[in-house]
Amino acid sequence: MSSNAPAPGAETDGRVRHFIRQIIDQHLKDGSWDHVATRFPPEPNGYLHLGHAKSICLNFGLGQEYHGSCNLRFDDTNPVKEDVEYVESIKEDVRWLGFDWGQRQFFASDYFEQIHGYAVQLIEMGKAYVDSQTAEQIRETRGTLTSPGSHSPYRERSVEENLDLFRRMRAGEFKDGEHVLRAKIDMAHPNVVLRDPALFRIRHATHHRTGDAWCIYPMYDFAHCLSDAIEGITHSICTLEFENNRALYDWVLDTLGLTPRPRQYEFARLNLTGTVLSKRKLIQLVQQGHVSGWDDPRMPTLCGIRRRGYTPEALRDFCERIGVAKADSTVDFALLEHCLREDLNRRAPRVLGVVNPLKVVIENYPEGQVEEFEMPYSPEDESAGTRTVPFSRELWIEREDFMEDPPKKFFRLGPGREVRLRFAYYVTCTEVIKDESGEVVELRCTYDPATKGGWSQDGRKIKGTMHWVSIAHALPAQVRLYDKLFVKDNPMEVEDGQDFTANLNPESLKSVQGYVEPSLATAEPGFICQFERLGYFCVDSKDSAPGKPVFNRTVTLRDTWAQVQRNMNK
RNA sequence: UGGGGUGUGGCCAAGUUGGUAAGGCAACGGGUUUUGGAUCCGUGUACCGGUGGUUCAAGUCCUCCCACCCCAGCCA
Repeated sequence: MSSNAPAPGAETDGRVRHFIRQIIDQHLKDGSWDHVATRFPPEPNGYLHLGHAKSICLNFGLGQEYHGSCNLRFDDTNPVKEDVEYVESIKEDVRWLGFDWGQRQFFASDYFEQIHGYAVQLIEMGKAYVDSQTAEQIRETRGTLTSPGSHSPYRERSVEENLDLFRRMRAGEFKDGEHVLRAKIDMAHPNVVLRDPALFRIRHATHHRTGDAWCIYPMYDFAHCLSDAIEGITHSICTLEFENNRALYDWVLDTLGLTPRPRQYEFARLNLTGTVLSKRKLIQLVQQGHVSGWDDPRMPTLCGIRRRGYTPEALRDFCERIGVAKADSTVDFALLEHCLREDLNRRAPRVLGVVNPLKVVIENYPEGQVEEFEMPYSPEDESAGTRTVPFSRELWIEREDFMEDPPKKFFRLGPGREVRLRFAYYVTCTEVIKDESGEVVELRCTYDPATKGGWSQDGRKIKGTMHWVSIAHALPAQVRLYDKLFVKDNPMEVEDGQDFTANLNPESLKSVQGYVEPSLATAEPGFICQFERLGYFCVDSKDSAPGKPVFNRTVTLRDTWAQVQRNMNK
C-alpha cells in the first residue's frame, strides 16, 4: 500500500488525499495513533466567516471521515476581547454548516486551573520565571529579527521567589502589567517566538465564563497546546501564520513531558477574490456603516451568506473542492458561486418574478379575462409539483427583455418580433409607447390564441422565452439586487493613502420594487427559489413581513447573453 | 540582514520507490433545450520559479539563485 492510500475504513473515497489526510493515514498505518481527534478552536471575539468554514469543514470533516471526534473549543484566554454573544453565534454557525459536536463543547477557560498548575510545574523545573520589567522593556530586550535579545534582570530569580510572586500574581496583589510569567528558553533564539515568551499575564478583567475568579490569564501559546493535550487531540490543525509558534507548542509539551501528545499541522488559510476575510477589516465594514451589520447579505460572514441564501451543502462542497495545501492562494469567487448554483439548481423551485418592470398590454386578449396556467416548480423533477399562475391582458415583463433596435443576436422582444411568454402564449410586439422624454413606458402586443401553454402546432421556431407576471395579480415585493462588495479582485490594491474601502462597489446593493407571482405571498423567511431567467432569491429572514416578503438575490443565473454582449464589445 | 514556509496552465490543485503532467473553476466552440438556466460533447505547445548537475530517464534527487508569505502583542 502506498502512503497516499486512504487509511482502512476511512470514508474518504474519491476525495483528494491532501497532505493532512496523508499524514493521518500514515499515523494510522504506522501505529502512531489508532484514532483521530481534532478540534475547531475559535476565539469568541467575532463572527465566523468563510475562512472559518474551511477550517470547520477540515476539522469536523476529518473527525467524521476517520470515525474519530472533533471538539468545539472556545479559545477564551483573553477576557477583554471576548464575549458570550460570540460563543452563541459561533455555535449557531457551526451547527448551520452541518456539524455536530455532541457533548464535546469545551472552553480553554475550563482548564485554567490545570494550565496554572503546569505553569507552577515549569517554575519548579526552573523553566519559567516571573519578569517584572514593563512591556516596553520586554519589547526592547527581545532583540530584532536579525539580532539576539538580552536577558531580563529578573531571569535568574530563585524558584521560591518565582513561586511566591506567581502566587501573589494570582492572588491579585499586583496591577495589570506589573509582572508577567515567562518561559525561560533562549533570548538569542533565531525564532523570536522562543525568546522567553510570556505564559501568563495579569488582567483584572471579568471573564465571560469564569467571572472574577482569575486575574491572571494564560497566553495563547501556553493555553492552546495544553488544551489540546488535555482533550487528547491527536492532530492540531491551524493556519500557516502559526508555523513559527509550533516550536513553542512543542517546547511546552515536551518540557512538561506530556505524552502521548498532539502535533500541530498548518495549512493555508482561505483567500477569495473580491472579498476580505479578516476580522479587523470586517469590523471596519460594520463600524463604518458600509454594510448594515455582521449579517448583511454582502458580508462573507457565515451569518451574512446564510441570510443571502447560501446553503451549507454548497459551502461544504466548496471547502472540499478548494483543497488543503500550504501554498498561499486566492480562490476565484466564481468557484463558490458555481457550487452554490449547482446546489440551488437542484433544490430551488422556479417561480416568476419581474425585477425591472415594463408594462405590456395584449390588445387582442379579452379584457377582464383571466387564465390559470399550471406551471412546474422544476424543469426536470416532476415530483417538485406545480402551482397555478394567473395570466391576463396586462402584464409586467422585464425591461431588459425589450430592445427597440435589437442586434441580430438578441432573441427577445423588439418591434414586430414574436417571443414566447413562458408557459403562456406567443406574443408579438406591435407598438412601442414612450413618454415625453422618449423613454419606453409600455408595449402593445398581440397574442396567438393557438399557442396556449407556450407551444405552437405549426412547429414555428421561437427563440426567446420570457418571464412575466400579470399586473392585476402581481404581488409587489422589495427585491434586493446584491452584487460584489468590492470592484477589484484584490480589494487591498489601492492608491497611496487609501484603504480597501476605496474599492467598495457603490452598486453592491440595489433595492428595487418588483412584482412576483401571487403564489409567493405565503413564502416563509429563508425560502429559496429561482426567479426564472434572473437568479436565485431568498426571502429575507429579518425584513420580511407576512404577505410582504423582501427578496434577496442570492446569486444570478449564469448569463451567457451577458457574455455575448461582452464579446460583441470587444 | 535571522528564522520559518511556499513556488505545477487565468484561478485552485493532484503528482509520495525518478519513467516522461489528474481533476475542478474560469474561458472558448458545438449539440440539445418552453429559463440565452440546466444538460451533453469538444478545445490548452503547463519551458512544472530560474540555474547548473546526477541519471538511459527529473515536477519528482543534488547545487546555487530568484520571488512571494509569516514572525520582534503582556492578541489569537
